[in-house]
Amino acid sequence: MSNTRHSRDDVVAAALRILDEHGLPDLTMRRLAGALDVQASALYWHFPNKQALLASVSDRIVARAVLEDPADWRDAAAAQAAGLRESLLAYRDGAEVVSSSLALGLGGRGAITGLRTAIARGGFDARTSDTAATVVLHFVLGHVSHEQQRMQADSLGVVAAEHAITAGDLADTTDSFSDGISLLLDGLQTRSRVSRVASSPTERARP
Amino acid sequence: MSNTRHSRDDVVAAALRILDEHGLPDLTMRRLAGALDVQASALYWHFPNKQALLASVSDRIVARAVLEDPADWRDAAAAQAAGLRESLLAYRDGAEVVSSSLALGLGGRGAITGLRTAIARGGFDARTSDTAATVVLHFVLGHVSHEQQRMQADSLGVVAAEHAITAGDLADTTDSFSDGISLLLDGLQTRSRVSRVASSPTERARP
DNA sequence: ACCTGAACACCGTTCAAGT
DNA sequence: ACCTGAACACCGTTCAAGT
Repeated sequence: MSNTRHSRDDVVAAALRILDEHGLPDLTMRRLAGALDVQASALYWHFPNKQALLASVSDRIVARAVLEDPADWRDAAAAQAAGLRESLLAYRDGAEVVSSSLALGLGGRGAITGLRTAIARGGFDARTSDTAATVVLHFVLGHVSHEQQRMQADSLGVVAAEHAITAGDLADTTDSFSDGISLLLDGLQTRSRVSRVASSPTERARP
Repeated sequence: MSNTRHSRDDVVAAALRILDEHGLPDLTMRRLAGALDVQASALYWHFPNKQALLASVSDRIVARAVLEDPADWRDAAAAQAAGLRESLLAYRDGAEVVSSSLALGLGGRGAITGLRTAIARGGFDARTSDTAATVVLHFVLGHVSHEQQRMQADSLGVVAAEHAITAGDLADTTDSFSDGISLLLDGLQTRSRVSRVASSPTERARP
């Protein structure tokens, strides 16, 4: 795509293009190198290995523009979750890439900070906010993974009958995303009374 | 490991052994074939491709003995979640295998049925039970994935300092598993009043 | 600072043919 | 019914060497 030399960012940008246009299985070091008019071995000057490259790709995917911040912490948390979902949906196989980088502890860690901050504004202790943010994150990743898999399957026109059952069972429609988030936030709100009363100077916690 | 001919189940059993002893990256068709004293091409008589094999492996992982069934639906759901976690932890990289098979809509689908059944006993409508079961499933898979990754990282003694941060951020200790599940079930219980009143013949739903 | 060229040690999958 | 043998079209990674 050019004959100049490349930077780390160039490599990540090219990787994102291949990811979005051809999917994760086609994102090989050799193909990526080819898109940059370079030998595959050249990529190892920029990154120690493929996982490190994918971690940078994950970071870029989740490093989205921050959205407006509603007054209500519940709305803010829901907005963060929706924003994360949008980011993952913006690239083909985005959820899978981020999910595995996150599992390896290498990248995409920005995905959780916005969630945790929004939730913490509900006045929970740090431990509760952390747990809740983690639960939301896992749900978003799992949901969008399934969602993207379904998009790809549909675009390939595979096994309509059997897959319809799958979709119904897992209930992964767009609506069910909000439903899942609501469920989670309802759970949080339940303990907001306990936590907040306990930490409030004007009231006393009840046994 | 023998010189007799093999069945589908033999292949799956051998795959589970390799998975548990050497991990998912080492579970290659060639290595699996070697363990069975067979050529790699022989595996394609039993399975159309590797993903189908992994789907069968996933099915076996989640096809655990069913546990005692507590009277309270909430306890039953928690027990199902804990049982699923145990099943995934029983094999190295178990969560990742099941997670990706599930994402591809190919296997491990038994993982969700027990959860859904237990939750449905709370008297929710089918849609709510489905959503809740899906949320729980995604959380369990994400949580155990991270848990297993951490086990492997620890066993390799990698980057203690930086990884300590990761673990703290995601709060993926064993305790945080129960915390996450409680949070989810609290959310469900919140709407149990609405749903159950509405479907009760002796009371009328309020607007 | 960034890349080439060549090699190493692998992959999943297909297919005619064997028993 | 179950498997062999050989091939096809790939992988990620390393490393001396070039500019």
